[in-house]
Amino acid sequence: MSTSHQLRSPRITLARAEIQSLREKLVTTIRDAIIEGKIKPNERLTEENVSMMLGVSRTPLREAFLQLESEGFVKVTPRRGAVVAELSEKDAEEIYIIKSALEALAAGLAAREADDSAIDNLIEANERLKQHVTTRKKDVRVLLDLNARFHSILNSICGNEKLSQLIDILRKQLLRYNYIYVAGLTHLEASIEEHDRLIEALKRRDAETAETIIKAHSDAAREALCEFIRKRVQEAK
Amino acid sequence: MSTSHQLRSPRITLARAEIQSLREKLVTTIRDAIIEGKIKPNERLTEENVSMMLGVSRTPLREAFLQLESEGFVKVTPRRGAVVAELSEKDAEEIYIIKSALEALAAGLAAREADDSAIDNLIEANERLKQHVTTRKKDVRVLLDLNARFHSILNSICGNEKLSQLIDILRKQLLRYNYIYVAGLTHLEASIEEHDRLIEALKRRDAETAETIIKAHSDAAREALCEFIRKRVQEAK
DNA sequence: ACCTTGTTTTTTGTATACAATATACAAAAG
DNA sequence: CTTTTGTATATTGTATACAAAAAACAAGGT
Repeated sequence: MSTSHQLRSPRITLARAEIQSLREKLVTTIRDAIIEGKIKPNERLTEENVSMMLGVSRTPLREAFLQLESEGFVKVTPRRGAVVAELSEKDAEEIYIIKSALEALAAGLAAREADDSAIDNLIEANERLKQHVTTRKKDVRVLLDLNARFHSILNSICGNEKLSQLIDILRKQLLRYNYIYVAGLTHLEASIEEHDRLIEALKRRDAETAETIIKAHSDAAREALCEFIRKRVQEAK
Repeated sequence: MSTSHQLRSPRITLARAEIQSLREKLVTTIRDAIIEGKIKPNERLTEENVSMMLGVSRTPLREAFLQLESEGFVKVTPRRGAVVAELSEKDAEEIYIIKSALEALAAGLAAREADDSAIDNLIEANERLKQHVTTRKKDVRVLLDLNARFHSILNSICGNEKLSQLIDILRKQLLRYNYIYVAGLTHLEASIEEHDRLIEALKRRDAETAETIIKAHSDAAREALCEFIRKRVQEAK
């Protein structure tokens, strides 16, 4: 294992962004389908079915399944294949608890790291959210996407790349619940003001307040969602 | 995508634990090799080389690489393949910061959840650590493994499965640094007492103290490691 | 020397084929 | 009628083959 060759980098490190392997495309396609509820929890994803349906072979699809498993969207059992991960109150709560702690951490760090341009980006992102809410607040997908962007920018400010990536995935996982629990969107609209307060805290470099706001933000959303799930489970009986 | 068949579960859910796919075996093999430093950072892992060396085909190996990427041990670039993830001070610090927050969270929850049997397990794990240190403290691997076990038990007590899994992976990533920074082992020996104090806090259901101890534990380790890395980098000049 | 450019070689991406295993179904026994 | 057990079918696991792309190399121009 010691025949190590240093990988010589090319002269210019050109943007390789647009190059996407089939696996990566499959991941986004399937992930979106799961998030938006087009494929249901516990639905079985047989390799042949899905590969036929998407017009690809099984090899890249299997790899996509593995990545989706690591992101928490499917569950792959050896020799049994992939099923869409279920949506339980327990899972939602577990994820929220982790997210809450990590976002508070990131917000605290962000308060120390944020410069003017970073704050401008945040303000702009929140303005776009406001605009979309006031004009025609129909499109759920856009609303959730703009909100995701705001938080993605916020988390990237902290400077800890691994931390912000981790939070991004947790938020993606929770998006699935948002698509069911549409009532949470009114809650989302209210949170635009909280975003403003957060931005103010960052400007003042007030880490503690930033942490508190984000934590309350997240915990309130968790409460509302779990309450909703409990109700729905009870109604189902 | 709606031809959903519910996967009927067999009458008895027998232990499927010993069944391991080739991919899973490869993951553990390669992960261990990376952790123990047998394969060096930035070393390129060409599919043909490694597959020949391990006597498998490329297909399961590619899948193993993908999983290892999600665990942070290799970096896979499209059309360029897999390289062993590098060991930088920045990465170490980023991981430690996340770990510290999550372990504190887990310890706090554990203080609320821990019952007698859980605490007994912890005591036993720490006793085994003590024993190994006093008798013949040569084997680094065993020492690190016993320590990992203690923390794994601790984290599982919190009841949040996703949280404890996440911490386990972060700890595995940091193991790589432990293999380089062997001096940290004396620090590890000292920490056995801290484990005792932590166990006492759990017994008293004192969440706050438990969090504080774990946080200090983790932060001290981070400081020591980063200090070490900085020195080594400077020496290299 | 350095930077092109064209060619060869290596390496990854995807598709397919075959083997191993699990599931589903049906017949036989209790 | 229920349970068991054998057999057929469906599905995943692994290996291989071919296509596409990248890296390495070499020759020619500046």
